Amino acid sequence: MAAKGASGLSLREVAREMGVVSSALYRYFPTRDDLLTALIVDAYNDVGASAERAAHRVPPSEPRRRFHAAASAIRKWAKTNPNEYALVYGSPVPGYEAPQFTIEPAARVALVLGSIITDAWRESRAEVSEENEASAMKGVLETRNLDAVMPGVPESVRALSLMVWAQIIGCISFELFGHYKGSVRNFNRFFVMVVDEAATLVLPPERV
Amino acid sequence: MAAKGASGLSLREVAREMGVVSSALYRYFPTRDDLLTALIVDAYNDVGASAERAAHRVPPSEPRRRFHAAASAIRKWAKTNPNEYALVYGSPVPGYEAPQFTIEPAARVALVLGSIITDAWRESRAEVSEENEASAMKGVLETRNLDAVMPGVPESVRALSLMVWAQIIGCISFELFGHYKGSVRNFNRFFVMVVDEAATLVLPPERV
DNA sequence: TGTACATCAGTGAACGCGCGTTCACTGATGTAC
DNA sequence: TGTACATCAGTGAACGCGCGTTCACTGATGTAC
Repeated sequence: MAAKGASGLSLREVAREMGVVSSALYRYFPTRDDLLTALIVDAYNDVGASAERAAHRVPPSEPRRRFHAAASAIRKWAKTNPNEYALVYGSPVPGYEAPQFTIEPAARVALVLGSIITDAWRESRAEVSEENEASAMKGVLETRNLDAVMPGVPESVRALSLMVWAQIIGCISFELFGHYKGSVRNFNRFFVMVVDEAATLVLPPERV
Repeated sequence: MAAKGASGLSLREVAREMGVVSSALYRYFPTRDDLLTALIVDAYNDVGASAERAAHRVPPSEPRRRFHAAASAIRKWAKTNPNEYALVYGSPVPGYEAPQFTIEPAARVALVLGSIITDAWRESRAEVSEENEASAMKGVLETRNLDAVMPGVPESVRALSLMVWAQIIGCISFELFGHYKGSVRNFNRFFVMVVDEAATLVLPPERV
């Protein structure tokens, strides 16, 4: 399969990197867009799997460490595969509309962080005074979908989780795309700080 | 000048949108990359100016409202000019290296938020116990550059500001690029929430 | 006021290139008897 | 064990297209006398 090491988004370039003539790819993908879709799905599954492995290496009893592990894995993957990262988290490819079934693999990474948060809230004895806040958040999120993915998590925490997700990817993009040039010197430490702030926002308050 | 309404990043497409033949552009730009640079600088100045106007419409005595105004202006600009937004905040154009002098216009938008934060801290009587925390943050940021841009602001707040900057752009990108499809329903209210969290993180604690 | 000439914005044809896609093909591998 | 044929992965030439770039050109506008 045309999985590993495909960087450019041109069919001919992909073929070139595979050491194969361009028309050979038509045996596997009827069209360029299908190739693109395959690459995107592949990339999503790749980050997703990385994050999952990292998370599973830390016991659920330490949600903050888990959160850090997963986030770092995502960043590491991004830096190792900048092209696939740009493919899925950069600007959409002009003229290409991702088919419906890419949504599931796309959600996989986010779900890793979501699960860590959900598990942590389930374990915590933090009182969830959901009802009175639900009204303030009513209609902001796609509650039905999120019920399946982050069950039992307060609506406000779900919102913060979505925010934090954009924050983490935003930081990685800024680092990779050069927007932090001139302001951040040590990206490793900066990222740790960012993730720690994120964790504080979305994890239940520590029980001392 | 080739300013308004240029969406695609191909020289011929820009020419087409200007109702002009492609070779005509060579009177103004020696090369495609120079055109691109001009478009990028233009886009940066455009968002920057929008944010500045919005910020100046709110008195400095209300930093949180100012912050919201500026952030909303950025989002509004992004939604009105999705192509220029993608050009500057999406994946970098392959094979194109932005020249040094694009950094200044690029900083302009960020500087609007930075100024709001800086002004707020200057006005606030919040104790800045900078020295003891400076050690923890030492070497993380490009302190020399940030001294010029956010003078007198604690190093930790500067770090949070940079994080929050990526968070805001991250959220806008997620909205525009479709990554929030299926999780966020009301983007306006979601964005307000995000910006409010951001403001809370970077503005000095309210004096009651 | 009128002619002569320079300036300058834009035209249009042409170039070589990489792209996505097609199509007839080659040659190795697997199966049938 | 050996021949005959089907399957299948990949080749290579060709297509039409949009791209960035060049070059000689046209025709309107501005300046000089």
